[in-house]
Amino acid sequence: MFLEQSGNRIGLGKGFKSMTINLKQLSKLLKLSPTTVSRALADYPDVSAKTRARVKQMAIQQGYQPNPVARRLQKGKTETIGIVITPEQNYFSDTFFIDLLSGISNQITRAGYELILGVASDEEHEMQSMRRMVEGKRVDGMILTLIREQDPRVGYLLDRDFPFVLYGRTRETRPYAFVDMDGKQAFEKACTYLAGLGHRRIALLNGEPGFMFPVGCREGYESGLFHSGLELDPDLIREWKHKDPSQSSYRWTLELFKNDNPPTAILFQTEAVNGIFKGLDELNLQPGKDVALIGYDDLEIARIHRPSLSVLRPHAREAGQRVVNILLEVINGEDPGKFQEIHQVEMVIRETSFAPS
Amino acid sequence: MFLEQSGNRIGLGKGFKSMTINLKQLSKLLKLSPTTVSRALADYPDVSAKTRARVKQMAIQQGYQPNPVARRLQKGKTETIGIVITPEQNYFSDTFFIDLLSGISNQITRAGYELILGVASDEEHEMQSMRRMVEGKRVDGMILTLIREQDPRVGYLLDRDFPFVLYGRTRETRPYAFVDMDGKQAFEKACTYLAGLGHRRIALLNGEPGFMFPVGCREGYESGLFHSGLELDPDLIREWKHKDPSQSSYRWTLELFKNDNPPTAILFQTEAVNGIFKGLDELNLQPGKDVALIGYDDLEIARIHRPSLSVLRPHAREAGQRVVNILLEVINGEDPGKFQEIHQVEMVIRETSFAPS
DNA sequence: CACTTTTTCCAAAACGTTTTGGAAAAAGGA
DNA sequence: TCCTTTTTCCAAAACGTTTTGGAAAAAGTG
Repeated sequence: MFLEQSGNRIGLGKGFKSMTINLKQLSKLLKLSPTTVSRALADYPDVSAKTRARVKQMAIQQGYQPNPVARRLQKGKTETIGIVITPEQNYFSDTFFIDLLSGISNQITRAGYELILGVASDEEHEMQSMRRMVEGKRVDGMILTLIREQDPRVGYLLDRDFPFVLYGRTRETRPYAFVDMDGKQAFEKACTYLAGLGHRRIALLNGEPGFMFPVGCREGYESGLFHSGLELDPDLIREWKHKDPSQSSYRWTLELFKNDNPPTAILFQTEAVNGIFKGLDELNLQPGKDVALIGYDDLEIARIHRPSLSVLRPHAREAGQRVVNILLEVINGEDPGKFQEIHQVEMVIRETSFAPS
Repeated sequence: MFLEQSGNRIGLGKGFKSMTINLKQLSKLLKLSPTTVSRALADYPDVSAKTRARVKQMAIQQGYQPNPVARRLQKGKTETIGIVITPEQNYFSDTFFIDLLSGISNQITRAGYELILGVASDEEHEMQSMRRMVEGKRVDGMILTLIREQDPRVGYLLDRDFPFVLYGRTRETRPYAFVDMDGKQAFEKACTYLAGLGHRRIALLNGEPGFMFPVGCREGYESGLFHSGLELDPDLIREWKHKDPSQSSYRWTLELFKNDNPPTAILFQTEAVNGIFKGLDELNLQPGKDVALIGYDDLEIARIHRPSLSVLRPHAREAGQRVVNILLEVINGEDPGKFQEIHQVEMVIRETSFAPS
C-alpha cells in the first residue's frame, strides 16, 4: 500500500538495496500526476504555492532525487564534462594540477554536472580518448590543458563546433574560449625584479618547445631584460624536457655555468627545480647566495627547501572555476570568442632572490 | 531523402554540428526495424548472418554509435564508476597515484564504462561527494583509495549493498573486495635485507596513524627484525604527517639521531624523502654511506637523486586494472568476498642500501 | 502434401524523466 | 447570471535505446 508495484521491480536483488523512489511512485503518493510533481519541483509558475510546498516536502521526506540518466535522455544533454590528462607530462606533480582539478571539479558539481576523466599515455591516445567522449556523445563539453603551439585537439573541436575551453592558449586564428595565466607578465615581473636587485646576467631555463606556455615565459623574459636595459644573450637560454624535468634541467644547469660569463640568476618552472639544485650543488654554488632563483609554480618543495624558493604563484583553483563557468556558458550557446581571460600571477619573494654584492 | 526528418530536429543549431545518426535513422536506411538493427549489432543469434553483416557495414559507414544515455536508461545501469580523490593527502605526488589512475581509467574505458571524478578537500567532503554519486544514482560502483583503519565509507557502502572495491584494506569484519599491496611483506623483505647487510639499528619512519597502510608496514618491519634476531626499539619508530610529509619527516629525522645509539638505516615511504635528505644533510650524514635508506614507492626523485634511492616498488598500474576488473564483477552480482587480492611488491636495490663497515 | 520445427524478423513496451498542448476549475468582469 | 480570463492541473508524446513476446517465412519431416 505504501510502495505499490507500479511496474517497478522492487527488491530485485543483484546487490544494491535500492530504497530509491521514482517520480511515478512519488506522484502516486501525493495523488498528483507526474507532470505536476515534476513541474512543482522545478518551480514552474503553473503549480500553486500550496501544492508546490506539499510536493517539495514529500520529495524531501522520501529522499526523492530525479534519475539523472532519464533526465539527460529527455533533455538531450549529458550534463557531463570531459578532461583528458597525461601522466608523461609531469604537470601532475604536486599541488598545481590538483588545485586546478579541484577548482574544476567543485564548480562542475555545483552545476549538477559530472566530470569524466580520461588518462592517456601519449598524444595519440589523448586524441583518441577525446574523440571517444565527443563522438560517443558522452560529454557536452571538453576542458583542455597542457596546450601545444599547434594543437590538433583545438582544430578538431572547432571543426565540429563542439564546446570546449582551454586552460592555456594555442596558435589558432578562429576565436575560441580560454583561461590562461599571464606567463609573460609573470616572467617580465620576475626578470625586472631581479634586474632591479642588480643582476646583469639572468638566465632562463624554459619549458619544452612545442608547448605554448614557454612562449609567453620567453616573451616576458625578453621584455623584462629590455625594460631593464639588459642585453639578450642566447647562451643564457636553455630548454628542459617535460618527460624528464630533473635530468634535463640538471644537464642544462651544468652547461649554463660552463659559460665564460655565467649568470647570477635563473628563471625557470619550479618543476625543474630538483635538477637545478643538484646542478648548483655539484658546482658548489649556493642558491640565494651565489645564484638567485625564481620558479614558476608554488610547489611544496619551494616552501620546504632551505633556502626557500621565491616563486611566481598562479591561482590554479580560481582558474579552474573560471574554466568551468565559461564552458557552461559556451555549452549554453554563448559565443566562445567572448571568453578569453588572462589571469595575473602573484610573485612570492622568499630566500632565493637576493641582491648580488 | 537521405536523412529524412523522422522526428529528429537536424541542424538545430546551438553549436555542435551533430552529424550523428541514431538507431531509427540507421534502420530506415537499411529498411529494417530498429529491433533487428539493434540485435544485429549486439550479435544476437536470431538475425541472419547476411543481414548482420549488412547492418554492421552500414553502421560503420554511417559512423553509428548507440547513444550511451539512452542505453543506460534502458539497461538500468549508469555504466559509470566513481572515485573521489583528496588533494591534502599527497598521494597525488609524482608517479604513484597517476599510475594507479591510469590503470583504472584504461580498464574502465575498455569495458565501455566511464570514470567520474570527485575532488574533495577533506574527509567530510569526501563522504559527501561519494554520497552524491551513490544516492544520486550516478555510478554503478565506487573505487576507494587511501583507506583508514576505521573507514566510514566502507560501512556506508556495505550497509546499502552498493558495489565497491578498495585499493587497500580496513578493519571491517563483513566481507568486501579489495586489492592491496603487501606492505607487510615488502617491509619485512627490506628490513631483512638491511639486517643481512649487517645493520643492527634499523629505524622506521612510518606513515600517519589512522590510515591502514602503515599498520602493515610496521608489522613487516617488526617481523623483519624478529627474523633477523634484532630487538625492537620503540625509539627507532616515528610517524610523519600526510598533510606535510617533508616538514614532519625532517623533524623526526633530526630527533631520531639525538638518540644515544642512533640507527644506521631507515625504512620509510618515499613521499617523506625530502625531509629525510634535508635532516641528514643538516646532521652531516651521507645517505648510502653513513645511513642506509629504503623507501616505499619508486618516485622520480628516487631515480634522480645522487646517491639514488633503493626502493620498494608497487605495481600501481596493474593494481588499478585489477581493481576495475573486480569491481565490474561485483557490479555483475558476484560475491565481493571472493575478491581479496594482495599483490607482491618489488624491491629495487640502488645506491642508498649499503653494508655498514 | 500437411504438419512441425527452425529461422528470421518486428511491433510494442519499457526505462524515468521533461515538455507540449490542452482541459477543468476557479476567479474576475459585466 | 453569463462570459472571459486566469489559475491549476494532467494525458500523451518524446528522448534513443533494449527486451519481450510473438508472427511470418523458410526449412525440415513423414
